[in-house]
Amino acid sequence: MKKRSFDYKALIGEGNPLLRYPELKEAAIDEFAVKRYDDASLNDILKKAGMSKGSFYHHFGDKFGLYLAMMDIIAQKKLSFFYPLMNENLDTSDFFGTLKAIMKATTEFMLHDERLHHLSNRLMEENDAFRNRMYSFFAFDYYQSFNQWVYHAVQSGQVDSRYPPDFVVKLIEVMFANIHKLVSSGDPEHLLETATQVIDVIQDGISRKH
Amino acid sequence: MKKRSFDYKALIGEGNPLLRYPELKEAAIDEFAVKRYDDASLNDILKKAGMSKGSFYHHFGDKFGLYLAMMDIIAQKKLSFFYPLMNENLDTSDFFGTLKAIMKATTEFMLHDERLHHLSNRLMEENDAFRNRMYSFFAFDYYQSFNQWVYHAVQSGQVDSRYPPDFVVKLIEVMFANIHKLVSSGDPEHLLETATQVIDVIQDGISRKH
DNA sequence: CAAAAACTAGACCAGATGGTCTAAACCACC
DNA sequence: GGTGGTTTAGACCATCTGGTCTAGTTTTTG
Repeated sequence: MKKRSFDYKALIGEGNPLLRYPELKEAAIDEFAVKRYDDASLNDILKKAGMSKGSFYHHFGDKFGLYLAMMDIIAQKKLSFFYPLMNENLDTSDFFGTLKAIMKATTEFMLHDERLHHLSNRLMEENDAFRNRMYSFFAFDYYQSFNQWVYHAVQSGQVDSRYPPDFVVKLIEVMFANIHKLVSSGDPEHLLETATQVIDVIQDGISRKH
Repeated sequence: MKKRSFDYKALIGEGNPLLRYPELKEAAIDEFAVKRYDDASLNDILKKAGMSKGSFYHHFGDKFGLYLAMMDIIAQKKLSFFYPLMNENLDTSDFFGTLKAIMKATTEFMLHDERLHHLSNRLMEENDAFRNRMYSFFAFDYYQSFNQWVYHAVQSGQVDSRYPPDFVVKLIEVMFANIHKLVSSGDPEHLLETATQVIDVIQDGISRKH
């Protein structure tokens, strides 16, 4: 006999109620970009957005509902930056070239709204249970498909065979998750330049020696 | 007119009261190794250690006092692993060789007690104000002196000149902070092997091309 | 125009947090 | 044995958390 349950699926896609409450959306992004899920204060978000508890819980069910609705919007945004790349269906023939293109898309996404980049990274830091619960609402896990692409590219022989594919995948994962720590200034030009250098280092570091 | 203030300095060094409460020490390490400062529950720590609030606040002043006393003990422990290395006063003539030695010491420290490694990393994730407050109690900031060593080594010309020293410092910083993400199994042998590979990748990636 | 449904406001709740405070217990010294 | 400082126990406090609930308002529908 479970308590009256809320339909989270109504939150994602077209009817996402967060689209109708732009102030709540901004307040949520501001808060979740700076604090982890548990640390973020729902009360603060509502206060900043000027929304009452009654209407909030009516539309979003609970704190997780808000996070879900917000992530849905962000995923759409992020996808728009990566869509051009996906057309090529992630080319595996030129590993490092494609990697640079992905890095470029990442930095452009980051520059468009830095909060969103922090948000994506913050999700990676949440525990597995939370992440899995999150992913279960979205059709595809871009994160995992990226990892699979790296895995296949590594196996195609463009990388020194002494490095296990899993290792390379994690190495790249760590690098991408931390580019914001590798750039000092907020200068856009410099950001892309540094990001490219990171790929150069990886390439010289792991490509097959001849 | 400040409130009666507590002397935090009495917590570090010889008279560290945490040395007299081993159960509290273990409970604190367990908690702070798993949760960030704000997330950690002082009540839980005291419950696990079987200590009353009265005596706790008498000896440690507040939550920060406990953290400080704990970090003092851990810093000592960590130093004991790096002491042999420091004798050479961080050799700059063989950059990558020394880097490997440091990595070896790091992994050994990690294997000695994984909680302590997590603790060190977790401190890096705290905000600047907190970290600075922390460091202000210790004579030397090993973290910063390591960075300076890297900086000098890079300037000595063993690294490709297209990479700015600051970039290399941060790159190595990120790698060291994330080695635990790069190893999959808990196998000690494998840990050191992977750690060495990380250095190999860095070396091939950034060393001066001939 | 009225009934029904959707929505909103905010008082309230239980549970947790770090921290305070008083009173008792302990212990060394004369 | 008494005295005075140190240490301990734990009830208590203000404040915060996400979440509930009722009563009222607004909007839609017949």
